[in-house]
Amino acid sequence: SPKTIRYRVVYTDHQRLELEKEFHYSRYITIRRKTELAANLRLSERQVKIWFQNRRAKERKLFKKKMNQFEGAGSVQSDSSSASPNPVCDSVPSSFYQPPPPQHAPNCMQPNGIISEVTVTI
DNA sequence: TTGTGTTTTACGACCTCC
DNA sequence: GGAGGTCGTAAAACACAA
Repeated sequence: SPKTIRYRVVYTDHQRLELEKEFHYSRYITIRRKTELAANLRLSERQVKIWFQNRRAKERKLFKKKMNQFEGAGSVQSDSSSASPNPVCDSVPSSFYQPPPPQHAPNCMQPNGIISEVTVTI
């Protein structure tokens, strides 16, 4: 009912922390982990999915910001030669931004890459 | 305070893959 | 077709200088 639905809720620090931990583990959550996390945090699976989408968008935004800073510094002809020759590469690990994974990754994948539940029917 | 810029949830439109 | 991806955006919540 629209009366009870607020435009958006503010997640608790605990919910944010757990979501961030999961994101740190893997930027793309599996269906299994999404289900577990949603139950643990008292969120809907949709909320968890949207949170990960927004979190990745934030990361991309930060990455673009860094790149713009780098290009801006690079375009200026060494008026500040004391700066690092490659400030972005110094501060941003190469794994900071990664392209999306193949879609519909197997749901049996754990964040650490271990396959936990594969029903092998031989 | 308050005006303003930024961040955080949430969604729609559109796309890709199976 | 459905699920989930990005992109753009709305609006609440927040931060913070003036």
